[in-house]
Amino acid sequence: MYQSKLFTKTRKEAPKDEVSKNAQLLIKAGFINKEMAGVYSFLPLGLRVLNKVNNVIRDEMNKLGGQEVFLTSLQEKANWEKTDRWSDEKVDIWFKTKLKNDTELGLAFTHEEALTALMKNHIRSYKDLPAYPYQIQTKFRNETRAKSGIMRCREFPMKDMYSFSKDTAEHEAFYEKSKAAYQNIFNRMGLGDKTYITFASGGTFSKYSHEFQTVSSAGEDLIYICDKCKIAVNKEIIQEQNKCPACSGENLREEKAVEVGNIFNLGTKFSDALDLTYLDEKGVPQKVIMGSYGIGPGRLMGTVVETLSDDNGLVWPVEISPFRVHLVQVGDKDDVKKAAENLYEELCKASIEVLFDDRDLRPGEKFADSDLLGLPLRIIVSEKTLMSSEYEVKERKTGKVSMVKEVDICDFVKKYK
RNA sequence: CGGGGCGUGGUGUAACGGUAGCAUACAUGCUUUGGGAGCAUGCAGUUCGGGUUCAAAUCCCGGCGCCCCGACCA
Repeated sequence: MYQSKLFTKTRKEAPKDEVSKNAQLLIKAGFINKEMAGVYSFLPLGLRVLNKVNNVIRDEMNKLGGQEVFLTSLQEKANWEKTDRWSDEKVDIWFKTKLKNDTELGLAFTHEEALTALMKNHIRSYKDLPAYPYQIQTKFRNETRAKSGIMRCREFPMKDMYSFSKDTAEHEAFYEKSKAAYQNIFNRMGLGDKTYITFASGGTFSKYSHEFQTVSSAGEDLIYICDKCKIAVNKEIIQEQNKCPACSGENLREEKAVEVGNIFNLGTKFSDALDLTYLDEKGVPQKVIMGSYGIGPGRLMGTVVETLSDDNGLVWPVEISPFRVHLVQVGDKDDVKKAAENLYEELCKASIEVLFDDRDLRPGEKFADSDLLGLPLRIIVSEKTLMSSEYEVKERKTGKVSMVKEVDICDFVKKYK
């Protein structure tokens, strides 16, 4: 894409009403726009990141056997009354609205009720199980206090998967598999070594739930890490569990962390309330065992910014970068322009995603913008590089510069990880 | 929801109760071109509603909005 055609603009100064690093950088770089407290729009570059995050998640969910759906945000009262989650006394984060005839509706803050009701139309027999529907969809939560930029919003994207299993054994096997899929996701985002599976309070059907917590000063949670086992315990249960659940070691290290994922055993809570059953091999009705598996793609994007960016701006891992390459033309002589344009076409033909800074600006401004946008590789085409028949390639995260022969450039870029 | 802070051009900031200024961005022209260039000209502002006062960005009351701390948070 030609940067001269990109309608978003970078700014030199961070907005005064944002303190969090993620919002400051994403707004300065023109990735997002703040609409109101806790509500952000995604602009072209930001949306490219969000879509890539979503695609990584999709990939891992599909490998797990997940099937993508897209449920509605508008919710009918009846299903929520069956689980006693409609009244504002029970759930204080509802956004509610009404039809013209005064029928009450809610804007979904989660989808257990809707999906469980929906699955009643499709699950009859043990042959229909297990099933793993998931979606990436906007959730609405009327938080008393939105905060930390895109980390805690009132309207935000969420991936929620729900598992429907025949029995506890089948459920638990899937639950364990999901942990590995989650870890893959965080690895691919560049957060693997900072993300810990964390024991948290479990609710009705199990002692624990599991969170995925990424160590970050921007985090709202306190976790206690066992370095030996690479797992952690959330502060909310540290009283009952003050040693490592795996090795029983007591040397736990306290850190602030961001909850980037959460998996839950739901047992039969929803299948009971909404009467979701199947007939087993003997024709006997059985309750479906459920689990839920959440990830906030927006929060995850914010966590990547908090964790990987530096003083000069954003730093994107290849998998979720809006483009793989930032091609920067330095100087506006005709031969430079032509060479940059040719390289742009060559990279595009090789199916490499390129942002081409073809703007007629001074080099300093282009480099500053390039650092701010944070694409993994910057290729400079200038009179200097023309003379040497090599391109200057700078790696954003390390600042390391390599000179790459013109004939090798596509290869070099494609191999970069 | 409790506590605290704050609302001035698009953005960031200044102004004792007395002429709303600076920077940046944007537009035009000339110069400049490997780390946010220079000159000139131009465009553009006091969150809203009341009140006090000869006079309000400034003081008072209220609304709306934003930020932070805490509480809350499948």
